[in-house]
Amino acid sequence: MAKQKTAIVPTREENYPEWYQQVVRAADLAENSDVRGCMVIKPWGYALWENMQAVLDAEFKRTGHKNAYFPLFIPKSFLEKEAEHVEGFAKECAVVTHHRLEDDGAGGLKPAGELEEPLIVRPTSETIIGAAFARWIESYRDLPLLINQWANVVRWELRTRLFLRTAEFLWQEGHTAHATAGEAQEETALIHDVYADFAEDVMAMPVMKGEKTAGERFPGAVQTFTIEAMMQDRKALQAGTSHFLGQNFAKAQDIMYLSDEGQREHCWTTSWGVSTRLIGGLIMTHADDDGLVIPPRLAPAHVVILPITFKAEDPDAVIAYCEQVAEDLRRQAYAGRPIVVELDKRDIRGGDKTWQWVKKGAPLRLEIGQRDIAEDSVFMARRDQSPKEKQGVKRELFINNVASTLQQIQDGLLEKARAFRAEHTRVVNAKDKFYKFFTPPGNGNAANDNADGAAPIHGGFALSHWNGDEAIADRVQMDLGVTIRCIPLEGELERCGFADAAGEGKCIFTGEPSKTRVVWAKAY
RNA sequence: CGGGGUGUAGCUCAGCUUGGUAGAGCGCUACGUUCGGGACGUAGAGGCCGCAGGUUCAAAUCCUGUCACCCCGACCA
Repeated sequence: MAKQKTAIVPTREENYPEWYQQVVRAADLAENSDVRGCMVIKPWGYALWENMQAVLDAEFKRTGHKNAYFPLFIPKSFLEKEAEHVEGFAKECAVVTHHRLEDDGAGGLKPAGELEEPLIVRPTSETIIGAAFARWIESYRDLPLLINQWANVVRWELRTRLFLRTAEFLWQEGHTAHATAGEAQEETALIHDVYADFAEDVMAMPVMKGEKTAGERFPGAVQTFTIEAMMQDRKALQAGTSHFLGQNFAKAQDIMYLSDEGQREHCWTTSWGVSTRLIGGLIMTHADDDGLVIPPRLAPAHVVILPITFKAEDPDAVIAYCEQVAEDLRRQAYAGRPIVVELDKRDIRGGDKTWQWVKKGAPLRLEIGQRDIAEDSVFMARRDQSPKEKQGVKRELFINNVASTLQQIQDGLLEKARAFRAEHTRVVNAKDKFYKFFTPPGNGNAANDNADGAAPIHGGFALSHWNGDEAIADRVQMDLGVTIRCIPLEGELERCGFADAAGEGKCIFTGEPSKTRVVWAKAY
């Protein structure tokens, strides 16, 4: 039997990394720019980010945070203050050394006006925001200080992939200062929950909440909390992090307050962020071999109307009918947002037009021609169903039910992603089984390897006991390229549907006692 | 920073070994036939063959240098 034609070539199974790139291109989300490692985010992709921002920003404000903005440039000396932090970021910093260009006498320009102190393009803003905090905070009455900024940051990555890892990316970074360790830890947990809820309720991307091991922690943090999602190649994506920084940065930068007992005390700080990487996660969670699939809560357009005017007796009447449907839909709301309708009147072939919207992942498509007008109906296709499954629906019924239809799609996507994660998550109780789980059958027999050498899809999440020894984790990383994605929070395994993995046990590498299983996977 | 590779039309690439002055497919424009599952035909537009030297009557092709990018490692939201 001939292979079914797909809109994206190659398919996920044939070559996953290439499939990812093709989806980004076909959905018109972004493209590589003239600057190495940097991307141009196109309107359809940027709209996704704007919708993410809108929901998250509201959450941050609801939980008491205020937005502010800090400089793109950081004095080199600032970055040198926190030892681990320097170590963590020094290798990937862009450095500004000059402030002027001069004619080089050969038709070009050369840098001139060397700066006395080089400036670092922020890879993250702990240091420069900390310096502001040190000025702003005087008394315990100034605390807690809860600040967020929406910004771009630069990390000079050597291997980049659109959205997942780019040299410049957009993100939000929250920075807070508190009087006690407890309050700072509560803040860290609060944001961890905000991120997890956002991922699941809005992105329909199931995540596991946990703490990073010492080896995977943010440079300079005391504790790092993460949400980890499983992509369709079964690798893990760190989708958001919330850091408890203890007093490390406060001590390095003199962020101090006068307590109600008149004592000068160091603050306890936190930082947390999510980035445009979430868009990569969205793609790899939901997209299929026909392109992107956007969860309705983030869709730049909920409904796309495709008028069928060729050969219509009265094309204007078809357009008028479509416009009326669009207007009626816009009076409906879904998840606090008016329904966004795109009426695509472009003069291109119907098939092309349809497939463009399939590839872009619009949740609902309506084909409307004179047949539908005669029946006072619309011809509906859902992106979460096969492109074949179109159905006629009475116009009024569709309009009145549009919000519940969208919610159905939203719920279905989350359900499907959960089932996928469940299918590829294993409770593993022995070292040999653990190694087998993460070793592609291709080592010897090529059953699961791709002929062209593309990364094979194998493994998944392994839930296994571990004694806490970093040397063992290093060994596993050396052998298999597998790392501990997180130590699940208490109750998290149960919440994610892995109740049988909960509880104490014995380390599968040493036999020593272990309090909880940890999540092992290959990571992005 | 190690090891490979590639620079030719908007995109993907052929041509280079054996020098003779630019090609294909897709995309784009126009017209015609089509059109509720990704059309077809005809005619067009579009390139200092990465850059700089050299060899030659003649260079996309050979030589030297240089720059850029890609892939595999190490590092990473």
